[in-house]
Amino acid sequence: MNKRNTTIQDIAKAAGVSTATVSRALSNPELLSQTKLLAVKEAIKYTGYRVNRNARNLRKQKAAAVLVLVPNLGNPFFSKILSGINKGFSGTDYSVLIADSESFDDKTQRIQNAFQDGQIDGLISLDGAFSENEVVEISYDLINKPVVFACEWVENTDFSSIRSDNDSGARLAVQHLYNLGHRKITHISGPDSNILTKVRQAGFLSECKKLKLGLTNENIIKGDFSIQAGYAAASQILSFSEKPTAITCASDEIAIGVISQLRKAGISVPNDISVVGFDDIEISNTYIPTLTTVRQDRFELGLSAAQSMVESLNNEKPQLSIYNKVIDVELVVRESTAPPLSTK
Amino acid sequence: MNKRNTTIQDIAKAAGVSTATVSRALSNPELLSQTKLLAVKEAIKYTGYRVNRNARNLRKQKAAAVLVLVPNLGNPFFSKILSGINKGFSGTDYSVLIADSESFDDKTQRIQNAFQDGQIDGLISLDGAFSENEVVEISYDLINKPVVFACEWVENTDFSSIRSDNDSGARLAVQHLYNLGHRKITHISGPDSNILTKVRQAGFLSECKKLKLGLTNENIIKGDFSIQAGYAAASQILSFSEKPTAITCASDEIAIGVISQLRKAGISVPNDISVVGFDDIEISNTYIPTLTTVRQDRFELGLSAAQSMVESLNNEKPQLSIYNKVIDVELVVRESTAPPLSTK
DNA sequence: ATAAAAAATGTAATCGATTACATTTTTACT
DNA sequence: AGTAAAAATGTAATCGATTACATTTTTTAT
Repeated sequence: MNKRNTTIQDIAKAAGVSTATVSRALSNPELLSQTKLLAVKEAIKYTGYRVNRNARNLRKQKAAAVLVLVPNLGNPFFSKILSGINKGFSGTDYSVLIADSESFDDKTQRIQNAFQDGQIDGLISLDGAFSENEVVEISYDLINKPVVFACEWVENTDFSSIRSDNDSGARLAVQHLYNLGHRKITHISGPDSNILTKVRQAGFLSECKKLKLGLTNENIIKGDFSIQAGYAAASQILSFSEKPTAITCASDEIAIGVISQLRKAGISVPNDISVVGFDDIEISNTYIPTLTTVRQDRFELGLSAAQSMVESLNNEKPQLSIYNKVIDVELVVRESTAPPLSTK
Repeated sequence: MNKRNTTIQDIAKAAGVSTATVSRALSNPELLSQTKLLAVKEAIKYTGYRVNRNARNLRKQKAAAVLVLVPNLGNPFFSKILSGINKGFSGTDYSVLIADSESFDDKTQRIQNAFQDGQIDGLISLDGAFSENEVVEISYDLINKPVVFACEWVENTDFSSIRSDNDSGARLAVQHLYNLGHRKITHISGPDSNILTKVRQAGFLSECKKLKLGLTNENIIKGDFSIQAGYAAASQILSFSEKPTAITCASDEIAIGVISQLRKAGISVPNDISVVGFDDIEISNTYIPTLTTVRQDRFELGLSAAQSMVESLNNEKPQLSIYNKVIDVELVVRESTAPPLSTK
């Protein structure tokens, strides 16, 4: 079992050509005559030869791998995006390396190291939580290295990014509730620092203003994207003297938490209060009640990011161009929204 | 930006030693005198040198990476396992490569290629769906290469595996229902070919027998692990002349599908029928009703698999030893189970 | 038929680290 | 002090592919 690997030398000998010719057969077959090409191909088929990635990468000074940085791998939200990314790289020569932001004290360092070690050629980040300092740091080192942000992104930077149309999403939710007759709407938001939070919140506020819904500081409740945040927000809402008739949430998880908690307090969704989520995760279509939500196409998000990365990688020239793509979202109306009580 | 990389040569020159000494400082520092070691360390710190992975791997004939094969990346069930695996490799020199079984026509080929290309040193498979032929194929090629199955596994083979105690899980569910007073219980099963299906089903049947519950061919309904399978199974159950008073499911997703569908038919869970899931996925604790289920610790499953892999990898000797670990499961009692109507 | 241009092929250096083997330095012991 | 053993260090081959440059072969044009 420990016999030497088949190398390009062996193929050269077997096919009666030089190693250069074998190498060319591998990467630039159009440079060869039919005869030699065939001879090499036969030898390769016969021996079952495969190129040694490490040797090739060493010589070519590349890694043939990209790093995908996930804010929290344990969160199922990201798996569909990962699936899309994987799809985008299948059929290419690139490997997909996955790292979990949570498992590093210093993710910037981690990224830089991976590049410097020659472990990766590019970075796809699903994590937009980089401080200004960190961005400066990676920007400096990663100049001319392809970087794509997917789903989340970093404000005021010029990295490529693929994102959903979060602003529209937030507005669609408000419009839907407005059309049902709701006038008092609360938004449950994500963590302050998160870019998605900001954009969705801004969209919410802006749409409310446009529709001339009076805004108070009870219109927005801060949380994070978790089910627990939904619990907490619901408890808070229960304490309001004048309760909203509808709630839009920055995530489906929040929405589920809210509904579950409201129900415990004897408040029915959608009869007493309507709830709209965001994301359209798997469960939304089966939750009781099924969830009205803003669907973002996570698979497509990942796929696009991967494709744009592959394109950058295949580009010879240093790509100073920034690729931005905004993917449409869609309001999916289900059971968790209904006209407010007063209009019934 | 295109200046030459810092190499071991540069460090050697800067520290006034040979390249061999630098290399030793990196991998066998105990071989060096304090003086030289310090000199090298200084030079490394000063230059910010990092070893080139490709060069090292080429020379050492290894990849410093493992492949994780996931049956379906889009399925959130696996993300927690992935998270555990990642954790297990953090702090090591190994990279984690992820592949989605679904995206290959021939996953066996894919695995073999990855090994032959020198892309990976080991395989962690969350996918147990390998035919006998396939197993023979990979066994032959992967002899002396560490392989660990996590969560799923392949019957009658001697690969290492980390798995949950699925048999106990299935029994716990039945016992719980029995203790509540249920005597007519139906099991909704996964795909026939799946090993988890088989084991959980066997556990179910065996426990029913033990408790002297009469078994008919209506006791088991085949499906897959999906919510949709739950829908279908529920519809089938609705058509039974004599309905069960309780249902155990091979997954939480099935359970959720069942509950949702039963509810549509006006049957309440747990008032009319009790339902037990399997897995304890995120949503189970928030679903309405919250789900009684068998918890398997997916993070731990991944973590253990990674740790056992790291150990194998660090072992100089060819590891003929097979490592098997069974992780305890736990019954989590929530709202979806209650005594049957007749006893109330 | 012949020179020039184009195409095909070969030779050998190279990518950057590791390590077998050789050599030098230090330590231990009589 | 002298010598053997142990420790530290150095030299140079090696891992396996790519590619600049050199050389040979074929094609094209006159």
